[in-house]
Amino acid sequence: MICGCFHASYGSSIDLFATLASPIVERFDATDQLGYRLEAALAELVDRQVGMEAMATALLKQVLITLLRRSLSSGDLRLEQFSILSDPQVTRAFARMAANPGAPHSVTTLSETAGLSRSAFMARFTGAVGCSPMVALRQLRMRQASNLLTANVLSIEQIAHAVGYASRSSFSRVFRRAFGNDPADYRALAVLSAPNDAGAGRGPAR
DNA sequence: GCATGTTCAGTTACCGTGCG
DNA sequence: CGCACGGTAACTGAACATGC
Repeated sequence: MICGCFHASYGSSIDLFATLASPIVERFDATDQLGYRLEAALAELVDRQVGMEAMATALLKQVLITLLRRSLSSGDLRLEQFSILSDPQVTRAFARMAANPGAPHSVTTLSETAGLSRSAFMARFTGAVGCSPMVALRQLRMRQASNLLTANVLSIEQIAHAVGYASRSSFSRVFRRAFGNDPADYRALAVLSAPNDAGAGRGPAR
């Protein structure tokens, strides 16, 4: 039996496992692709040769995708976040938002990306994601802002612009509503809680 | 002086809904 | 599915306050 913990994010945005309430249990035998890939990843981590991190990351991504495929093909969408993947048009629009939350997205531009009318897109998106497109976009922006504040490189004004707000005051107000703290306070707390963790945990999926 | 927070009036456009 | 419409939440920009 192998036990492990994945942290899988899309860009600097959605944490795919954030809402996971119980462990995922998968069965596989010696001929199973999932088992083979997992064992190869573990072997890389144990050997610690040159390129270990890149190889292990690539193999673990394959494990994750295999799990996603199983979840989708079985219709057992245990992770609500994954249900969005069953709707390619919504996924396309969501991917565009997640790839660049700071872009000036609107329901109209996103519905065009999805190839749907605005009303149809609204209904499909809300059904798949559980919230309206603009609410989802705001969540993505706040998550990216959180990451940028924790990185402690840009000013709050710069971060506000980076995540899609033309005004710092609007950004601060939305951020406070989302996290319960002002951006400056949030950054101070983040820096205090992780003084030696700069640069850790980057990458599109881990 | 600089960075950041607060407030507020005006503006924008999103969202929900009803209808064809 | 597309369109129209009203209510309203969100955004903007400016002015001012606060802390270092």
